[in-house]
Amino acid sequence: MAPNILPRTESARGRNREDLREHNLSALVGLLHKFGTLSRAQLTASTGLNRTTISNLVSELKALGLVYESQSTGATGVGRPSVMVSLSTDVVAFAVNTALDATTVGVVNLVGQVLIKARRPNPVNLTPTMAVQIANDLIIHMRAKLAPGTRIIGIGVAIPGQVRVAEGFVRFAPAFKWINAPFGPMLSKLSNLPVFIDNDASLGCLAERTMGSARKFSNIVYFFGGTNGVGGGVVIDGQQLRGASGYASELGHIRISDSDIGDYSGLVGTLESAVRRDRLLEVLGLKTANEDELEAAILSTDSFEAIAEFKAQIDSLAIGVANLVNIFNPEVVILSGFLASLFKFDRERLLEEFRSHTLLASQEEVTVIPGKLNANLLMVGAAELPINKLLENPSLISKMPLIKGRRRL
Amino acid sequence: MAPNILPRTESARGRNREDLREHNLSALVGLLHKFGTLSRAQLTASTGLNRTTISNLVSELKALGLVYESQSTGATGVGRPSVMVSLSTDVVAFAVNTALDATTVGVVNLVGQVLIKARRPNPVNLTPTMAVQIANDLIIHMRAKLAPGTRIIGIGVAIPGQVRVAEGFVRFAPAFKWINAPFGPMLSKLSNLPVFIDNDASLGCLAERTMGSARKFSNIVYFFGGTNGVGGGVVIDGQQLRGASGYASELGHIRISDSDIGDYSGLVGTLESAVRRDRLLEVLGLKTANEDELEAAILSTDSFEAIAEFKAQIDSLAIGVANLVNIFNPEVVILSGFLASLFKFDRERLLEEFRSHTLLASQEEVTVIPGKLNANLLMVGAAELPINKLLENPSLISKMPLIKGRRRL
DNA sequence: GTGAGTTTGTTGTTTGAATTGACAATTTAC
DNA sequence: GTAAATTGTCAATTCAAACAACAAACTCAC
Repeated sequence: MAPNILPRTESARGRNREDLREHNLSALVGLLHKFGTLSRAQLTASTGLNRTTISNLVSELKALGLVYESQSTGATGVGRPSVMVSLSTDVVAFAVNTALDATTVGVVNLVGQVLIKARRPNPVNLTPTMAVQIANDLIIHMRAKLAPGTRIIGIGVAIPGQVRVAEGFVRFAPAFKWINAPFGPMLSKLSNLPVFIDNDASLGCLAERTMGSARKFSNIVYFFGGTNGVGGGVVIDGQQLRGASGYASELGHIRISDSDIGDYSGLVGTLESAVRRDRLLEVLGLKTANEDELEAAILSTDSFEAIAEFKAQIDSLAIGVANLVNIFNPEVVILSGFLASLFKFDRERLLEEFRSHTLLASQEEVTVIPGKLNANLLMVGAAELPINKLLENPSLISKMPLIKGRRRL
Repeated sequence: MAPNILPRTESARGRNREDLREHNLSALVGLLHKFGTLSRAQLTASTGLNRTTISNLVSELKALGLVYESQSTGATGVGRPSVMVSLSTDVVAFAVNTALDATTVGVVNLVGQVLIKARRPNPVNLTPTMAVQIANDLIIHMRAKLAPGTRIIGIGVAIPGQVRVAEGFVRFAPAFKWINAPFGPMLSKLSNLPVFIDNDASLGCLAERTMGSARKFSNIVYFFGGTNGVGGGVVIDGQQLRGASGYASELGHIRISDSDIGDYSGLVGTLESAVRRDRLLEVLGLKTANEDELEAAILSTDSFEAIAEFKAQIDSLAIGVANLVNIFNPEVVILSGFLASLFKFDRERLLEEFRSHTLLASQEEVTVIPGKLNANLLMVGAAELPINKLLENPSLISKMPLIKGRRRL
C-alpha cells in the first residue's frame, strides 16, 4: 500500500549524518554570534564535543569563509594558549525598514555592526510596488559600495503591520492601508536575493535580545511604543513567538479596560488606546518630536496636566505588563520607545501598579528594564532574519552571492 | 587557560552519533504516540529515513519492550504489505490529581488508556505531607494489581496551583493554602519513582492535545473553568508554554476590565473575577452540581436573571479569548469545563464579541471549540508528563522498574 | 492460474562524522 | 631548567545511516 499521507512535522523528521554535521556547525556559529570571539577550547567546553571534532568543524567554517582564526592575546593561564575563532566581518545582510515617513536601508554584518545606512523619504500614499522599488534602489546603490570578497546572505525587512512570515506577505499594514501585499516575493524577484520580513516590533525584540538589554535572557516580553502605536515581541526559551500564521505578539491590542476609546486598528479599551504618543505630545504642547526630544520633555515638564496624563498612561501600561507577566512568566520585560520614557518618569509607580496586578510567584523573578538600542534598533533586528537563517544552516553560505573583484588587503 | 564558563544551553550543545540515534528512536515513538499504530512504510515516509534504518530502529525499540509488531490486516493495495508497529500496552505511568475534595490516582498506558482509577476523599486542611502520603498509598495499592511484565515509567501529578516545574515544587496553591511545598521530591522519595508535577489546567491542555479536541493542532490556547477558578494552557509549535520558572499561562488572572471585583487570588478586574462558576450556581439556584448537571441546567433554564448572567459572563470570556488570540495567533482555542457549557449556551454571542476585539488577520484562521475529554482529562494529562519524558529518551526505559513474576499469555 | 509490476523486508557493504589514543607544542609554576 | 597543565594534530577506530542487490508478498491483467 502506498502509505497514507501523514504530516511530516519537524520533530518527526529523522536525522542522518549530514543533519548531525549541520547541527554542529550551526551550534558553533550560533555561539560565536551570541558571544563574539571565542577560543577553540571554549567552543569545545560549550558544545561538549571533542577537541578533534571542533578542529574539524572550525576548518570547515574557515573554508566556507564564515570564520577566521587568530592568535590569543595576553595572558591565558597555564597550558598551551588556544586559538581564537571569530565570525567573518565581510558576510553581510541588508536590513530594510519601510516606515511611514521614510525607507531606511542598512548593511549589517554577522557581528551586528551597521556598516552603511541610508534613508530616503517616502511619498504620500506609498503603494507596495513603490515601497519595494525604493528599497531595491537603495540596495543596488549600497551593493556597489561593498568591498570585494563580501558575501551577501539576504534581506531582512521590518514592516509596521501584521506579516505572514512564512509567505513574506504583509497581511495588513494600517499605516499604509496595505492589505495582502506580497512584499517579500516582489523584493526577492527584483533584488534576486532571499527576503525575510517580519513585524517591526517583533524585530525590535529580536535586536534587544541579540545586541541590547536582553542579551543574557531567553524568556523575554518586549513592548515597543512608536508613532504607529504599541507593538511587541515575545521570546520563549530563545525562540521568537510567531504563532500559527506569523501574526502573534500583537501586544498593543489586548483589552485592559471597559473604555470605548479606539486604537489605531479600531479596537476599543486596548493598551494601545490608553497609552499613546500623540496624547503625550498634546499635553506637552509639542507638534512633533523625536525620541530623545520627547523623553527630555517628559522628564522636565512641570505641567500638572501633563503629569496627570503620564500617570494615567503608566497605570495602563502597568496593567499590560502585568497581563503578559501572568501569561508568559518571563525573566525580563523590556520597555522601548516612548514607553521607556514613561517608565523613566516614574519607575516606582509602574512597578507598584504592576505588582498589584500579578501573581506573587510570577512577579518575584521578573525584571522590568528600558530598552538599550535606539537608532540602529530595526537595522539590527531586520538583519537578524537572514542571519538566523544562515545560523541554522551555515553551509548555505557557499551559494550566496559574492562581490567580485580584487580583494584589498 | 581553563575556558571561561559559558552557559551550556541546549541549542549550543553539540551532538554525536548517540544523540542522533536517540533522536531517531524518539521520532518513531513520538509518531506512534501521536497517531497510534503505523506501518513501517509509514514510519519510513514520515521520518524520511531509509527502510533499512527504520528496520533497525524498530528492532531496537522491540528489544526495549516499547513496541511490538503485527501483521497488517485487510487490503493494503499493491505490493508487499508492510508490518504494523504499535506501542506496547504494558508500559504505564501513574497519574495523580490532588484536588480540594479528593485525591485521584490512575494507571495510564502509553496509548492513553486509563487502566485503573481510584479516588480517596481528602481531609480538610490537607497538608502537603498528608497529600503525598495519600497519593503514595493509592499508588502502592495499584502497583500490586499490575500484571507481571509491566514497566512503570514514573508519576505525573496535577496540582491546582502554581508549580515550579523543574524542581517539582508547588509554589502557591490557594485551594490548600500551600506555599513552597516540595511535593515532587517528597513523593519521589516515598515511591522511589521519578515524579513530574505541573499545574492542572496546563495538563488539561496537554490532554486535549494528545487525546482530545486539539489532536491535529500544534498552536493551541486552552481555557479551563473549574471550581477553583479559571486556568489555562498554551501550546506553541507543539511545545507547552512553561515560562522561565514554570508559572506561565495563568490565563485566568489577566485583567480585562476596570471592575474591582476580586478573583480567587485577590486580583481585581480579571477574567477569573468575571467568569465564575459560583455565580452560575447561584443564579440557577443550585448548591452543588457536577459538570454534566451544571451544563444541563444552563442549557435548560428560562430564568431571565440567569440568562443575563450567562450573557455577561460570555462577554467577559470573549474578551479573554480575544486577548489571547491577539497575543498567540493560535490555530484553535479550546474552552473546557463550565466555559464549554457557557459557549454551548450561546455560541454566536461569544464568537461575535470575540471577533469585535481581535485583529482581522488573527481572527480569520482560528477556530473556537469546546473540550472533548471529561472524566479522564487530568489522568491523561498528568500521565503525559512521564510519557513525554520517555518519548524524548526512549532508551531510558530499560532502567525503569519492571513488575516481576510469571507473565501470563 | 500465471506472469508482470509494485512495494516491502533483509543482508552485506560502504560512507562519513565523531571519538579515541598517542604525541607534539606551548604555556605557567616552582 | 623541569614538571604540570592545556591545547592542537594525526592515524586508527567506531558505529549509525545509507546503498545496492535480492528475496518476499501482494495486485492486476490476461
